[in-house]
Amino acid sequence: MEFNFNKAIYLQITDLFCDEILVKKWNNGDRIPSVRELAINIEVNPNTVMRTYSYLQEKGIVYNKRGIGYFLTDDAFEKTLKMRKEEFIKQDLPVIFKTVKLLDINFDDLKTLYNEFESNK
Amino acid sequence: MEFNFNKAIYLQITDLFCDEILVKKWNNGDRIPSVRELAINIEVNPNTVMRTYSYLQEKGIVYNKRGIGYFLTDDAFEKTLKMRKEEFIKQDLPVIFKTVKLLDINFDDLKTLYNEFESNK
Amino acid sequence: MEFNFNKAIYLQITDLFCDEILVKKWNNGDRIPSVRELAINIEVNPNTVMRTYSYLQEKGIVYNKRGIGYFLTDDAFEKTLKMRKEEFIKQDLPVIFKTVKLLDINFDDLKTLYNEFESNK
Amino acid sequence: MEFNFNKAIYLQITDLFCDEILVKKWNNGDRIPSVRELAINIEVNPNTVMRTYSYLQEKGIVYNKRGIGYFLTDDAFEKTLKMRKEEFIKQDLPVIFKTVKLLDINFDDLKTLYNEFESNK
DNA sequence: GTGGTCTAGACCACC
DNA sequence: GTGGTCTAGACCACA
Repeated sequence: MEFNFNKAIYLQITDLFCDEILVKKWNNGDRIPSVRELAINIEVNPNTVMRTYSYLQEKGIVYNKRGIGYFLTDDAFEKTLKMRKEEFIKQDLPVIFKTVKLLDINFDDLKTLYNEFESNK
Repeated sequence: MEFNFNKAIYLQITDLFCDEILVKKWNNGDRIPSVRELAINIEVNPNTVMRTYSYLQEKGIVYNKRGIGYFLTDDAFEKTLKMRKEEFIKQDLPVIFKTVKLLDINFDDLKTLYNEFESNK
Repeated sequence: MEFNFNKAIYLQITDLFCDEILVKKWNNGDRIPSVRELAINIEVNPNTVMRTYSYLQEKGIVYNKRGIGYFLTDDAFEKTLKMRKEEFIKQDLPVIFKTVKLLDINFDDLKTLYNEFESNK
Repeated sequence: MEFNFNKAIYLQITDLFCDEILVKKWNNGDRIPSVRELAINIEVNPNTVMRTYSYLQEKGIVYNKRGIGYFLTDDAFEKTLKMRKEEFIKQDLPVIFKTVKLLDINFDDLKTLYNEFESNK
């Protein structure tokens, strides 16, 4: 049996960073922290941050200017939203729906619970 | 920053075992594997399985007969369902709803996705 | 025939600790000895003390702050008193009453003996 | 700290045997089991039973006829009752009363509980 | 430093 | 065989 379900750290950092984009902590075109700066802040190896930024660069969410730093692209927010939405729908939702069925929860109940959640916020 | 989100092993075993109850692998009143047996099967220390069984005993899902073994109670299924439902609603749903809002997903879209999920199964 | 009536050590520690609460050695809200500290003092394994504290936590008599220590809850005294009273009435009293009958002791005699006990103290 | 509260085995046997006298399993003058017989029955060393019988002999509750066996004396019941009563009053009652006070139980409550106990029997 | 968990291995009582 | 308890010692996260 396997008991280590940790995601790779660079992917965990990616998730956190994307969250920050979605809540507008960073906006399209913004300069974002340098690899070294972020690495110190969150106490990980700079190489790990590098992998995060490279990954986001592949996705067209960040780009870099040699010798200057990393920046969000002009459609970083939209791309992040799309990427995360796809991940959520393809990876998370099936698990959630499976659980909902296993627990014999009616979909209408979910609607009720969602409304409660909304009103508490 | 913290990157280790592993649940305690005995709680992971608890979760897996509850799943098995919910999918009727074990039924109310069944004798379940002995502490040692399960420990060998899933390659953990007997003490760890013991903690799982003790935890489930507190919850009224299993009981034991000294020198004989552990058994599911007569309402193990119902109690498991109730326990898991509460956990899901209190712990998982808020995170899910938060994500749904963050990703700007309309609740009605979820309904559509749920129906797709249902028909594929 | 069985001649070993020893209670589990962690339950004996529980009893002694509850006594200390009842005689106000520890008061509601007090920080109590750390797991290791108590383990060294009474010369048992830290795991054994851990079981005692976990047991008391289930009963709502203690709680803990991670990395800080264990504390009595705000109604620790009341809960301890209630718990011990129930145990005494359900477990000890029947044995006592049975003995009293076996020894043909009149209940009114007990009252006299109780008064003697009171005045000697 | 000391965690072994076991009474000496021969005294435990003494207690059990006295109980049997008080419930009239053995009556004054009866021949009681031989040392060897009782030792086999309750699975202890014959020497241990021997200590029990010697102890009871000192108390005038049993006597032996050389080559024949052990017998209850003619006032074994009365002596047993007296002995146990004294033990109960001097050893057990103070502990009981102390607990009763510690648990803040009113003596009148005891009377009520005793009546309940009586009616259930 | 604190608590929390886990392993390895032991001994016990019960069946 | 079963569960129940205990020890010794380890590693982790948190503060």
